[in-house]
Amino acid sequence: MQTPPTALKFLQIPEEPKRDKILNAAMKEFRYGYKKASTDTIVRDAGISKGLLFFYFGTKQGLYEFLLNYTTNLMRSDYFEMLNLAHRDILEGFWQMSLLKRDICYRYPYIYDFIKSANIHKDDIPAAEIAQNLATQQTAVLAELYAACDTSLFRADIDPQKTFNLIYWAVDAFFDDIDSRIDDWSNENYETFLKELREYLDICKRCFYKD
Amino acid sequence: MQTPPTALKFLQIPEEPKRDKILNAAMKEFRYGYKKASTDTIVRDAGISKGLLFFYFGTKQGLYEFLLNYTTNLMRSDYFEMLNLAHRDILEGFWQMSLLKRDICYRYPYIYDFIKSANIHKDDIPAAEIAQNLATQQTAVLAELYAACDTSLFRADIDPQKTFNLIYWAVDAFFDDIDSRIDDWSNENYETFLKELREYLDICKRCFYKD
DNA sequence: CTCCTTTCTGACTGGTTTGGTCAATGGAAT
DNA sequence: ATTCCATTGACCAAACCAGTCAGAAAGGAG
Repeated sequence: MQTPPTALKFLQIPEEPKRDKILNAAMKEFRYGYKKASTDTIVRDAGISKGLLFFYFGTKQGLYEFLLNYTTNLMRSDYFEMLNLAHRDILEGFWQMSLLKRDICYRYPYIYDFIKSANIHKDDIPAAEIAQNLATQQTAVLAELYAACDTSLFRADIDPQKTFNLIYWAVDAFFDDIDSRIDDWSNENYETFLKELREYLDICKRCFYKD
Repeated sequence: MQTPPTALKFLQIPEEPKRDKILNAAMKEFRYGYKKASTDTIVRDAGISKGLLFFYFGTKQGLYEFLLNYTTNLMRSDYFEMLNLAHRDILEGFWQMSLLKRDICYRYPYIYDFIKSANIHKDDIPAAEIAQNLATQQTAVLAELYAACDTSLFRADIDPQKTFNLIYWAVDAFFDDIDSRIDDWSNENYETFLKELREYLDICKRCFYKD
């Protein structure tokens, strides 16, 4: 039997934790580009043998392409959900988005680093088209979110696009901040996350919104 | 003569552009950790021969330690200047800080990536204490900036520390944003940078300040 | 238990890359 | 002409690389 074009064998693994451990090890190692990543490091991190990784994915490139597709699809479905949830009140939209993002980061801690690297190292990586799709998708979603946003809720004396950016940046930076402050998502930390996020969004509402 | 403990030979290079080209090549390659960086890539990027790099720095580790010290000192002196300039009006402080930061990024485009990586890969790198110093320094400066900040200028109904964070994050994210949008610091781009930054800070003033 | 299939291992390979060396070169100054 | 030192790049042994493969488990069927 030939090496399968898709990672069929990998998808047939019954235990989800094992799959995720491999995916996480790969995302972590591919964080800084395709070439610099070592399959030896990945298998050590994932706790599997070298042979098994190649049994699943055939080649290093096969693994990378699978990973790119997997994360792209994950993001795509999440973006859809985000757009569905998006209230015309953008603060509520960002609140929902943050909850979603936390769920993803909890399961795949390196997914955002990985995706970012795919956008940066476009030359270095195979299957650059997939990465390109992902990139255009991301900016498109932001544009759609802004289009769906009821900017008439904003104060009249400030530029709506810039205000939108400020809120988005605040949420994004808060995420990085809490991420660097905690080292696990215990219940206690999750409570803190929710509470502080709510507080920051409240400040935004009080300062950027009318009345 | 033995390999000098400090990079004396390097500091004796008369031409500053040549020195900066080497430093930039090294920062760029060390961006993703010490081990993953290749001296071959650095010399190719810097446009010098392999032998010369080792003539200057002795070892890869010597180069890395020099780089860490160099950037640490650069940041330190800039932080001092920042604290001196810091008006009690924090918006004015961040305005000055941004001008300073632009100057640094213009000269050393990868310096912030490099420093960040030194903080993240604490285990992987030699001379971890230097990186540690830098990290504590950075947070200390932020704390000092906040201490110097006249929070009575802020609206009374919002938490001053969180407001301070929001402004800091806004400036920081705007920097990333403009950095991804432009590919050189032409006069035109510099004008855009100044104009937009002023606009964002104006929004902050209007929304977060009293009256 | 035997037989068969599938999952999984890790020592191994040939080729590449690594940090670091060193004899030779070039050019400036005396 | 001689001295001096910055500069070169071919070269080295050691490490590391992606990928292989013979066979060990593990499981299911009879």
